[in-house]
Amino acid sequence: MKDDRNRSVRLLWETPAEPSRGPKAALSQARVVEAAIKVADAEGIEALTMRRVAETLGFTTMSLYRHVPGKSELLDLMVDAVWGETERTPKGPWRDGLDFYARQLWSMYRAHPWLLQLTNARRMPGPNAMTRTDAAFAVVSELGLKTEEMVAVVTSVGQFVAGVGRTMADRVLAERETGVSEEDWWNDRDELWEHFTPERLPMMTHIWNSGGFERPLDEFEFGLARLLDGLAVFVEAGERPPVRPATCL
Amino acid sequence: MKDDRNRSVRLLWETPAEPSRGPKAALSQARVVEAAIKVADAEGIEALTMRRVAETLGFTTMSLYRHVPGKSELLDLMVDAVWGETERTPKGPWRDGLDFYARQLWSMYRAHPWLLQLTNARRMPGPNAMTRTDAAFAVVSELGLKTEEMVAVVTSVGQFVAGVGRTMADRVLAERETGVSEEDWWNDRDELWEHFTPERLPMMTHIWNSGGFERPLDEFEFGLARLLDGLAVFVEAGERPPVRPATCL
DNA sequence: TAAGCTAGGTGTACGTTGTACACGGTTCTA
DNA sequence: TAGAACCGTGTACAACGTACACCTAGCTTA
Repeated sequence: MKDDRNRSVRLLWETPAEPSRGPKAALSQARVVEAAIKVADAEGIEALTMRRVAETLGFTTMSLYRHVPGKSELLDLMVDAVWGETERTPKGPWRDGLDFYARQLWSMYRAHPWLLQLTNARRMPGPNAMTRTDAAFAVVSELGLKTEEMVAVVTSVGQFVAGVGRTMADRVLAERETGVSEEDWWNDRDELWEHFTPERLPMMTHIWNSGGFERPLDEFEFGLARLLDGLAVFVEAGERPPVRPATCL
Repeated sequence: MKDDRNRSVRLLWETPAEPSRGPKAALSQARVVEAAIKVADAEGIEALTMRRVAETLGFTTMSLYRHVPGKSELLDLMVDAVWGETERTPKGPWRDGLDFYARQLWSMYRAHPWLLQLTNARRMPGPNAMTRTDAAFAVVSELGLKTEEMVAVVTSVGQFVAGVGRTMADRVLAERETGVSEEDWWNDRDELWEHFTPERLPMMTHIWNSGGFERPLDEFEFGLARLLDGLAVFVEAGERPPVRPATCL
């Protein structure tokens, strides 16, 4: 059973038959997942321990394992549950659609920053994630792109949001974890600025002195506008420039 | 000493005076950092334990703490050591410069994928990272941008490379860790494809059937070209569109 | 109605992590 | 020559995921 490679597929894509024997379950998979999401939302992924989840539910640690095969699978379930909260991208012009998709992802990451602390490699995709992705593909389906180009376009948006989101998430989570604000943290390390001299770091001191770091542009809004502009150049071009195929891993 | 907030500043930016008393050190900070980087390169960040580093050096675990205050500071030192291996972006046209900068980051991440498994929040920046960033700022310094726009442009490139890199890194590291190739892993989970039906996931099945997933475009090359196109629209515009300031965290 | 299988929840235990702390030996300074 | 400063070692602790053995509740079958 342990080495059943398809166990996680069934876990996410199928609803198991209820057992006919045995005592009524006081706990359920849904409640475990829900509690785990709450813990992760409130305290970040490193606070998400089986002991902590069990504690918030008022059960013992090991009772969780009756409803969830292990922590890894619990994470899979948490991720897909969170995807389920997002809206599917509606049909419409490609640029509006990708903008909508990006903002959906963004709000998902803002609500659940711990998503970005997780690896995506080797994580079983669930039905909610897949239907959302499918809807995003649909908005670029009538541009006459090759299918691999459609994949590249949608992926680039997803990757962009994840990239910006990660920076945001790291900041928020560090703040909550340590109880120290970003600003206070840097102020505590005041000796750093003594090393920022015009000879060593001419541009950084110039930007610093003219306040470029203090009034940053919104990374999400700036980057999304630039990316969509760049995609527009590609999408609306008569003949599209070739892209080298993937070089290697 | 423990609550000296500037300790990590000095650790990265200053070279400590050698001690005059006591036995000759058989170990050194540089050797610890070097060994740690080797371990992380070869086995990923989760294999990077103090015990493992000490073992490869032939010392006890606790001996490391004579040369490095703790694991967190060791990571700071590792990161900046790796930045030291990259070339500074040379002066030149902005697009060539950003392309160069992106490729430098990309090769750094390819050589040391574990960089992308680390949080960047609350990590003390070292002199190597700062001089590289400074050089990147320099290539956009003569475009007549406001300084906060310069920051946004360079940051967007950095964020893009990190985003794409993370996907790459997760894949590579998972492969090395488990000894199972990406392809084998998905083949082992063959029941997943049974749930990809045209009714549920019309676009994904269509893309799948026409081979769009099997011949993916290079995410790095595709995304970089699009991003630079988008930045060109911004940079070369007579009047630049306003960007909402950062909304909040 | 009785026997027995199955599933839910508990408690204990193990190996792994970072690192605090106490200790003993080495080499310079006073 | 005494002592301070420093290097490397060994032990110990709390927190982690989870294997395993156990008891009990409740349906299914005889």
